[in-house]
Amino acid sequence: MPKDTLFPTHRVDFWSELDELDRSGDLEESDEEAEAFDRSIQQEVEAKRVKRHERPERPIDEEEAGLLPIVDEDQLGLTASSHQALPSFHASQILFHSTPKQLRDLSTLPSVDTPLDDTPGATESHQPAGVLDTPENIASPIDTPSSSSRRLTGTGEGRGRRDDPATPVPLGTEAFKNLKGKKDFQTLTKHFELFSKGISKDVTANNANVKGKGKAKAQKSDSMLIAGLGGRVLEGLRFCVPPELGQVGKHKQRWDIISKLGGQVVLQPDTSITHIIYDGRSQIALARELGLKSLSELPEGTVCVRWDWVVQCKLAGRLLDTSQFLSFPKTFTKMISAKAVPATRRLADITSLLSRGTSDSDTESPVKRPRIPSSAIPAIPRPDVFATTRTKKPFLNPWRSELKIVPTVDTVHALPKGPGWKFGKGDDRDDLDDILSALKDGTIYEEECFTSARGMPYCCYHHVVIAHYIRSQSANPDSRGDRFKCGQDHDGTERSTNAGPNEWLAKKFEDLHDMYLGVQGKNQFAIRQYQQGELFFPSCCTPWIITSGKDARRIKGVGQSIADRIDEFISGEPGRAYYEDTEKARIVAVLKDVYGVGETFANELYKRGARSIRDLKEKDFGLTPGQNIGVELYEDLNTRIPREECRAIYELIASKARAIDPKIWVEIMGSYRRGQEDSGDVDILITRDTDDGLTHEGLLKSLVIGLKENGVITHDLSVPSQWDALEAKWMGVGKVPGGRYRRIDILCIPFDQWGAALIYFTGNISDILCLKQFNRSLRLYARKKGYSLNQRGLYVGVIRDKGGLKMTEGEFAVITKTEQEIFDVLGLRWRHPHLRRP
DNA sequence: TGGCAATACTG
DNA sequence: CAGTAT
DNA sequence: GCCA
Repeated sequence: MPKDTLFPTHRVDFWSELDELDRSGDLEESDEEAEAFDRSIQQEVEAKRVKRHERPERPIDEEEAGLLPIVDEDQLGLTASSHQALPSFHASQILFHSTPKQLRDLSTLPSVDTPLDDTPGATESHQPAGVLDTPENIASPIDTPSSSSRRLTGTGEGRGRRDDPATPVPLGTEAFKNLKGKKDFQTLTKHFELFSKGISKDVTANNANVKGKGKAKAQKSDSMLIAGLGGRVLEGLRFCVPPELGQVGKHKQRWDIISKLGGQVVLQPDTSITHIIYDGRSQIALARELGLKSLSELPEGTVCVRWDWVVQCKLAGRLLDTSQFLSFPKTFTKMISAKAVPATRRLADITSLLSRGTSDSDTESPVKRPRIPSSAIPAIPRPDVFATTRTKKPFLNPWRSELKIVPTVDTVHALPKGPGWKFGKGDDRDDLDDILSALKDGTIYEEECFTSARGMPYCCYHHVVIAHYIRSQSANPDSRGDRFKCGQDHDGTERSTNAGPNEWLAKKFEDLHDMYLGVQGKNQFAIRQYQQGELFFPSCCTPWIITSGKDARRIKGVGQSIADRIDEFISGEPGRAYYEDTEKARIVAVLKDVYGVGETFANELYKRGARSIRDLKEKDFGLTPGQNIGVELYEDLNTRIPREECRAIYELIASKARAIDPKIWVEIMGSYRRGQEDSGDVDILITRDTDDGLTHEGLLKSLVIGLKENGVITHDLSVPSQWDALEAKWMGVGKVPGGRYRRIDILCIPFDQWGAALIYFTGNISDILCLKQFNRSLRLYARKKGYSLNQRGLYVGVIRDKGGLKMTEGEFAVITKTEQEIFDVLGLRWRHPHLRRP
């Protein structure tokens, strides 16, 4: 029986990854529960229709179970008369504060426990499901000599003899003998010999180069110029870069980088190597490649790391903990013998050499680790975004095959609910599903998928969705905060690490994007392209490790320019990104964050001498009323809104609206409806069932007035041209009593456009960083099929002229009371809002 | 080389 | 209309 | 800036 399900049951396809999340969250809904929940939703929809005072918005089952403290309107001060009762109101105190666990069972997305701020030693016993590891559990001998010995019981690899680098004994000679006959290998070794001879002069040249260039902008604290520095971080380490036939170019580049960083490079493993660069996954394959029976023949303490560890050390300018870059993270315990750790002579040498003057104050490890002191590096001050060992948040290794997606939201506000929620049928299948399953079973490849991303919008969307899940699971609840350029708050040190192999690139492009927002004359599409860059590099989109710009051009959307930037980042040669990163650009970008200040005016302000938000507050720049509000409330408005607070604001508005007209429908949209843990603003949608011949005309005005009276709404930013139109938009600022000022939008929607509006405003458009992916995709897709979709509805027969201007409005294709109707007409499966994220 | 979503409010 | 917003 |  094809019953309606809350969650469309997906077929075995990419969505199964999301389903996996469902299962792993140990909060799986049983059928009965699902039905019960469906019933409650239905009842709730019904409840919306009944008279006032019935508190129709509350899902029935929550009340029945007695899980929720009932929010009494009077208690909350929702009525105009009693708002003095509010001073100490805090959303979190009233909403669900005490019963998160049970409530989560009602959530539409499964949840995991909130990451615990454990002490390192305690993490093992109770890691949240789906968390593979925490940095604390991983160690490498080089980085953490004795902390690792606490729990790592060495078995297997890396137990061989270690010699001084001066007297290495080759290992695994067999395999290399076999390779010798091959032409590729000969080429490789020839290049290697040439390379070895050229090392010494390169190094000195590079060093001089680095110092000269670093100096010029060092004090500017921009993170653009860090690339390519790194000094001699790999000094004293010996790297085996196993030959991969046909990869001469790649190898040359790697040899070069390693040796410029002071490391030694060898092709064949020997008894002195400290690291093996290996991007593959199989220990057995690696051992075979090296001509070893087992990796345990390697000298003790040898670490197998992926190439990106080197890249990031270079970028960071210091030796990073290898834990997140191990080639075999799942089996790391076997790779490292606790006993192997005691320093060999070489390590001891490094330690004593390098620990001179180091206080190691910036590490949380209880054990002092031998690390390059910052003084040893021609250091350039920079945000410590690569300090991967700092975070105690659960660490996940998402690009591995054992990918587990952890839900991002402790959704306490059960969604979906309310009118307009129609549930997809589990058996539906749409174009996107086809693409995804084809991807899954290998019929098409990822590259193709990217290639057709424009034409097959969902495909692109899919990647973005997965990306988001992965991004935010390792992120903590306030992860969105780091996406703000909010002056002082933004020092970058508390960023959670996304352990994707190319995450550093995403970070670079995020930064580049931020900066380009302040570059005058930069085409907005160009800027967006860089923003795209952020999305390309999370591991789910790009499961391989990007080693060059050319490599990255495989990705649809990465062209010459982006590729050049990547090369720039990798090589460290100051290029365009470096030279365009001016003080002006950064300042203009900040000025642009003020509400009502855009590119043009921000540049004008700069020209007139404004350099900071404070300047705007103190001097008179002839700001408009709206801009003044933006300046005045700059800090608040640029702070993310926690989910509970969104809900609290919604409740305040909704009850006021219902007080005016009990038949009113009020929904909260935007990122909240998509299930995000925080939002940039609060989007409220309002309509009214017209079955009794009445409409919500005129409601908005009294609503806003009423909310102003009880202090919920504090400022207007833009008001509807016609307050009493069926379609009217109010934009402004409000707050919960005692809370921060928040951007609030209230929109009135004609009843028969409710569905389209739900889609339109659920799409991530209100999310400040979003790419409008869902909306855009859906619209493009609709257009391809000859439809046109806007927030009012789905049209057919829209003809466009060359300029894309609509020649005819077309006509309504569907009455769009529900989202489902639009998805139906388009032949698409309804998607849960939580899956519509950027 | 054109198009990149589409529309509303401010001043 | 340009600029800014969603 | 990227793509068709």
